[in-house]
Amino acid sequence: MTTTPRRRSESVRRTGDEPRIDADLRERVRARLAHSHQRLTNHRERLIAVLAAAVKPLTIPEIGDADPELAVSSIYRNLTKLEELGVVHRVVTAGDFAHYELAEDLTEHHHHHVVCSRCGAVEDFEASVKLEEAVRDASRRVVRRTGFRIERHVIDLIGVCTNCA
Amino acid sequence: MTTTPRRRSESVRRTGDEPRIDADLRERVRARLAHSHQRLTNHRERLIAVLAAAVKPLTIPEIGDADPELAVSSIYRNLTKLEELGVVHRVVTAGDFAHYELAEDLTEHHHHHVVCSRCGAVEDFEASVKLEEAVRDASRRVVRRTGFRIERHVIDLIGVCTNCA
DNA sequence: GATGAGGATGATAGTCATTCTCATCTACGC
DNA sequence: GCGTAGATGAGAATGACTATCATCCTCATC
Repeated sequence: MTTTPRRRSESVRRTGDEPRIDADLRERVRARLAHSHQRLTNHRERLIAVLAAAVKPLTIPEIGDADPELAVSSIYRNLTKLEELGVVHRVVTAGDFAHYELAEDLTEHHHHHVVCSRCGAVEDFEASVKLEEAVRDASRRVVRRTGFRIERHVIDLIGVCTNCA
Repeated sequence: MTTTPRRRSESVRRTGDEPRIDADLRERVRARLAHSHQRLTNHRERLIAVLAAAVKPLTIPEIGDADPELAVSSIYRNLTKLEELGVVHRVVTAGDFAHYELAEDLTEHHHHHVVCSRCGAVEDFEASVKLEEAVRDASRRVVRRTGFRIERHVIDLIGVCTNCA
């Protein structure tokens, strides 16, 4: 049980790779965290920055690759906390890893997913107005019948991506 | 590491709890298995019977409870094989366990899921014609744009069930 | 600009659903 | 009956994820 002394990420001040996220997004995330007495720490901001820069939901390894300063255990801990607060969403696929993306009410970009059933890869797509209306109707019916409190919906198109085909 | 000698499920002949599945369903499953040179064994038939009797997707522990003769390792192995052959579908939720159900083209009962984001519980619901049409349209668009070969779609309504609320 | 306190971090160990291993069993053809 | 190929099941192994805990950081108060 010899715990090797922790090696801190060098305490060099580098202003260059500070998280770069939209000021408006940052304030909205900060407000949501503050509402539960949580801080928007440097690491959480970096995490958000990585997700905001991505065009599709990312796995934990992908997040770690995108910003190697972020420790895996902290990524997991912060993603869990951020999901509880509705800042990010976990996207479950058939693959080995869960995927994470920013919550839609922060990005203001409502969309759905195309999932590869072989490798679990995920892409985004936007639904038609007709589709969204039909889902809303279905939600209302289900609420009446089951008593579930419906909060959101997921529409996934499952198939095989060009890589796996 | 003392490996206790395996206790076989008693070899009593009991015709009473043989798997009881619809003959038509059995033949269709058998045909699908035979197509890949797989047998419809007694245990596989029991597994199908449990899923066919359920009104919602089941977890592995639930399947084991429903028919305690089925060993956990065999349930996993057979579900994996049956999923490859398109006989069952794995339903991924936020909960700890994967849920399994018979493939829709065997039950001829196309439906979708209401999922509890707290406990992962799953219920079924049927979509409207309008909803199905809209999804088909979306699939066609996505195929053109991404090159994915779309095989099926998933529509989940995510919320909180009455137990967890 | 020190100090203290509570939260955040990160290396590591632990958990547990799922998969693998392999000895045994079963079905089926000869 | 005998052989063989596939199926079974108990337990071990795997690995994504979570918990732990010593240390660090932030920030309000001196």
